[in-house]
Amino acid sequence: MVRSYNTKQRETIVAVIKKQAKDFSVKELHEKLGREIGLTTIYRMVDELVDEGLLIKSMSENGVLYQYVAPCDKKDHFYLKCDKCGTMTHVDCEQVQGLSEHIFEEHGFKPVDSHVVINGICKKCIKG
Amino acid sequence: MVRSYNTKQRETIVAVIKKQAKDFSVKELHEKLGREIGLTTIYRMVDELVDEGLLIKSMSENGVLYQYVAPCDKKDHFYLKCDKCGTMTHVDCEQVQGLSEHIFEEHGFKPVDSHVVINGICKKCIKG
DNA sequence: TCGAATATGAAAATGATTTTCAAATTATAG
DNA sequence: CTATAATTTGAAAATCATTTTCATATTCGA
Repeated sequence: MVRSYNTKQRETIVAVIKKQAKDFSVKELHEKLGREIGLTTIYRMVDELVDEGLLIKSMSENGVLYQYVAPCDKKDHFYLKCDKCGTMTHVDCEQVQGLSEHIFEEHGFKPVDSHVVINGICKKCIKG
Repeated sequence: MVRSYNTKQRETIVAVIKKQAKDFSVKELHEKLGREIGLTTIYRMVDELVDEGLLIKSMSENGVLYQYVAPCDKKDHFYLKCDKCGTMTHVDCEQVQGLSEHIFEEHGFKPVDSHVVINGICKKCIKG
């Protein structure tokens, strides 16, 4: 379950996703890599990277998408994910920050992984 | 796209989902109905019911699931959905209620449909 | 009651993901 | 440095949920 050594494939993939601002599908990643790396490997790799916390996986009408998230030491992570353009922005604001704790304290419900993704339509996409 | 008349199949399905407390997959619904109604029809029906707001569709590691939600006149709908047992509870609380508006006012982000589902683990499942 | 429009459902098609397994790669012991 | 064992890769096949197709059945309105 845990990788014992690094490979060229893994390094290539990690390098690429770190430069990727928006979310992407396995197919898109495969194509961006020029189909040099086997599809099966890519499927395995994104799973691995989700486990490691480098990628967030989201499943919606748009299919299964992955989004790179830079490591961060905040306790709670709230993301606003645009269903239209796929960008995900990290929210850092008091009102939102306290929510996870509030939900746990008052409602006895533990939001998963302290990762909460709220879907909707972002500023840019609302305008045009 | 919009149904012109009711059918026995639709009535049966609607009656069943209204009694269903937890979320369910298409396959489960099909089986619960004794496989009397064609799978294709069930797929079409749940889509219809999602459009009408009677069902909420969620896509996660647990697959694609549907959850009946009773009509409600509140403006914002926040749900806490347990990834383990599948129950979804409607949250009615000040701190949470204001969130959708806050996100829109302050962050310019419009949560989808005013339906926000927060995934996690519920009270019961935390205990055991 | 008849006919047009609509809904249903079986079967086939699709497409994403997983599984299988042999070949290639890598770390490490000797 | 080389051999060996463990691990990773990837092509091909298998799987499985969902969609499409199309012929049949149902329903509404005239």
